[in-house]
Amino acid sequence: MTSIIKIVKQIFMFYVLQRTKSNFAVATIIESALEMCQSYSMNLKELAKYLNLSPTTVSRALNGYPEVGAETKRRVDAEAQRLGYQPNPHARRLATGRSHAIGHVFPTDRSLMIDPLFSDFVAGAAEIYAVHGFEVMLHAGGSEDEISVYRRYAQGGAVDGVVVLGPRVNDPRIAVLNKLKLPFIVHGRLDEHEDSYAWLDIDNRGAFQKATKLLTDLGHRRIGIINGLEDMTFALHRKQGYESALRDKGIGIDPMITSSGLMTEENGYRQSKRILQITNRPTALLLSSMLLVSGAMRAINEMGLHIGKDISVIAHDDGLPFLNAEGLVPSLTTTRSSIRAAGSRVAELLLNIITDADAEQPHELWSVDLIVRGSTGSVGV
Amino acid sequence: MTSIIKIVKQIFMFYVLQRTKSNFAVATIIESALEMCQSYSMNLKELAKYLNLSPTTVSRALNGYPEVGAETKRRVDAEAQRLGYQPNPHARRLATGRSHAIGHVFPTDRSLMIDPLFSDFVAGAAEIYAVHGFEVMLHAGGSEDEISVYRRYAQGGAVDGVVVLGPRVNDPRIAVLNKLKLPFIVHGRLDEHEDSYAWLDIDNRGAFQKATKLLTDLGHRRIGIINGLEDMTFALHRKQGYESALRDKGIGIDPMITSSGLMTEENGYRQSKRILQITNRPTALLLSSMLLVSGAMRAINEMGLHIGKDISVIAHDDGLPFLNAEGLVPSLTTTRSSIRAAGSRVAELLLNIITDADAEQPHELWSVDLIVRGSTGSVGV
DNA sequence: GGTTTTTTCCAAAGCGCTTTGAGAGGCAAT
DNA sequence: ATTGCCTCTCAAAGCGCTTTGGAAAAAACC
Repeated sequence: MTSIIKIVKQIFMFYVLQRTKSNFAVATIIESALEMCQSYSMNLKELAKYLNLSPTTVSRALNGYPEVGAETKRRVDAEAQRLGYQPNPHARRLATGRSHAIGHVFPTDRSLMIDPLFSDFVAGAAEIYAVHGFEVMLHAGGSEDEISVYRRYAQGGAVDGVVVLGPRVNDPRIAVLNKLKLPFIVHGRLDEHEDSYAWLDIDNRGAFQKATKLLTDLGHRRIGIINGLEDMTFALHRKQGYESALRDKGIGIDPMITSSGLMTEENGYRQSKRILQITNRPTALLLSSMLLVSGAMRAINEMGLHIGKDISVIAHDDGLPFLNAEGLVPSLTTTRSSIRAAGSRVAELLLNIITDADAEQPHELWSVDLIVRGSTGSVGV
Repeated sequence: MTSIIKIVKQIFMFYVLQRTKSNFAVATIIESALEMCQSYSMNLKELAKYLNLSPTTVSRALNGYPEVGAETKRRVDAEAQRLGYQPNPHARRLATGRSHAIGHVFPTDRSLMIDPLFSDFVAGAAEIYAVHGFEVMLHAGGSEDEISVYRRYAQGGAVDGVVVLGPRVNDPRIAVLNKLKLPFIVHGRLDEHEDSYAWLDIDNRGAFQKATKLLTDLGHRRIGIINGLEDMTFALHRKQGYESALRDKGIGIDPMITSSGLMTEENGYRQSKRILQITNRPTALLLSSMLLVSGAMRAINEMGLHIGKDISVIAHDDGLPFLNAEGLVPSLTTTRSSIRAAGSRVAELLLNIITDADAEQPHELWSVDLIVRGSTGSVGV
């Protein structure tokens, strides 16, 4: 059976390869054959035979090694192009031991909460991977936990590196990955051992400090905060920024007007409603996500308050394309940092780590812009 | 160099393998070595040598072929487990020609709009893949367009199948995939050649027909609609459902109160504002996405209207975890169908197609529940 | 007991690529 | 003429697995 296929393959290739020399009738047949069988893939050996070269030389020519003559290389490249030759990725992976793939693991352990930030982040990353000929391998929870997945990846060389998302306080993943010698980079950062791994983070502390300071400068003294889950380091850092700015002004911290939880529309609504209903209600609100904003605006509208007048609002904006802070009415004052751009940069850094094995571990801390728009006003105007 | 590594490997393996027989001191060393080198992966040959079996037999035992004795299989399984043996995925792929991976392509061509629905869908799918030992390969736009990616996938056997998302009217992808003989399934469906490919779709037409009928039954005669981009088949179908329900009641279609565009918060706001500002404004609004709802509610609130009284609202709810229709106030009447569940089912169907090469092309049309909640009321009450 | 069938295992040949180590040919220097 | 040094090319040996086509041992039949 397989031998029949082989023979057909041979015949077919013969015609295809002779295409330039054949007469019209044959050429027509060939064209339609080519059309029909565009899925056919020739391999290196066949290409080499056609070029009257050894597979070695062809392989080297295509991969740009210097040992092959300029003219030969040109010829090989041209024919490979014309015939649509694509090296078999699996064979290449096996031979080189490199997978040209990056692993991303979905954070499904958080009560089935699929974070819409994730898709934006990974989209940014994936575009970079695509440019460099890398694939992205996704994994979503299930029976295996994240760490076993890493272990499996490391063993089989299924991926050349992984991206760790949403680090938590004392996150166990970092230690494991270091042990596994699997290249990785963290989006976000832990407070401990900052130097022992690569990371890219935005300055969450600074961002919320700036935001809080803006509010205190505008005269606000009661400022509520609706934050992400507190064991996530990003949320912790934001809280620290918030608290330090308050301390700077000698303002005490009131747990009644703080909240941390899932960043959903509904939670935004509930928490802001709760916070705005207490007797001495805050005059300003800090929100950790645009998702929370939709809910908060709902609550605020419902209570008959006016954003920017009765209550000032600042939110962190990850640049999600379906939730535009500027388009809101009034337009929203935000601390803004594109999560998609972060994804791209993380990808670049990881690819660097992978190719320059002994390069330094990169650490990038992005400062976050505070963009003042219409949702913040001085108190009591 | 590599030979040194080899020797070390040999020695190491020797100790590890003898672990059960060794005395305490050695055992301790071994334990720590094991600990340190958890990333070490033995290969089939080594495992076979240790078991005094041939690689053939071990391979067969692990893959559950019948040619191997029950006792032998048990032994092999046990030792493989104990030693943490994992077959090298690339070698396996090369040998079998199957990649055990499914391709998903990100829809980035839509003006950089990363659809948050996508992550929910793929999360559902990925969980199924994980159970069956399949990986998901993601690809996001960039230099290559979607079709070239498919072509590349097909040639190298990089994936065993692909999932096509967001089909458009006259979508060219289907024809290409059929030609490439790359197994695939469409989430959604085209109107043409419905039988020539596998698909799973929700009954968008029926859903919006039901929703519109509910509104007309409640006495509404001017019903606006804010839909997705009209070249997407799902949006087209919804529009058809809407129009057919109106026709049934002899109600004309007014293009002034219909709209189609990106499903973003901002667009929801703008379009609903526009529609609600025309002189003879609708008493009900149909929305194609919960994302549009946030914007629409904003507009409605701003105009001082009350949902469920002045204006009835029905939206399609894909079950996004961060945007809960029931949690809104008033809770929202929706046509509901979990996109995540669809992802899971699509994955199952595709895996079926892949394993049973000559199974029938599955076609599943999911009916959509209309869940009546507080946002719909009879007109003029 | 001899013959056939079944069970259980193995040697060896791939899968399609990369890479090592070496050879052939050309040219300049000795 | 010999040597040395490039430049360009190749044969062959992997990478780690699966799978084909037996073969040996055990079991079943006549």
